[in-house]
Amino acid sequence: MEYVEAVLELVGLIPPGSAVSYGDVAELLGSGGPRQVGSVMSRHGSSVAWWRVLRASGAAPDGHEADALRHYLSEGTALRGNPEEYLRNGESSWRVDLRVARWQPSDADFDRIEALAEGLATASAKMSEANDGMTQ
DNA sequence: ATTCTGACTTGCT
DNA sequence: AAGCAAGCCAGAA
Repeated sequence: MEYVEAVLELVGLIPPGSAVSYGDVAELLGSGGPRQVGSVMSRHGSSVAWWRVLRASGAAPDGHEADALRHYLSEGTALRGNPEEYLRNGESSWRVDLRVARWQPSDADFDRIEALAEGLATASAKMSEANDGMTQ
C-alpha cells in the first residue's frame, strides 16, 4: 500500500498546466519503474489528477486521450500537433509538449518527495530485514 | 520456482 | 511518423 500512497501524493504535488512521465515519477520516488507507476495510476488514478502523468512520448494514457485532452485545454498545458482537428474529426494526432510542460518541482516539493522516497526505502529495508530473519 | 501481464521505455527499422 | 523487439519491475496465478 505504501507505494501506491507515495505515487498518489506525488501526483498531487503536480500543478495544473504541467506534467511528468510515468518514468519520471518512478525516478523521483527512487523506486519501481514506469510500469509500476502505470499500474498504480490504472487502479487508483481516478482519485487524483491522472492526466498530469503520461507517457514519455507525451501521449496521454491509452483509452483516455479525449478526457485528458479536455483537461490539457482547460489547464493551458503546452501541446504539439493538432488537438483542435482531433476534437473535430478525431483524425489528427497531438502530444503534450513535455519539453515545455514538464514539471519542475520547487525546493519544498523536493523536500516532500525526498520524504516519500525515504519512507519507501525504510519500508522495503524492513521487509528484507524481516525476510532475513525468516531464513536464519 | 515459473510464467504471465501491464495507463511503460528505448533503440532500431 | 509508425511499428516492432527487448528490457524492465512487481504483483498475481
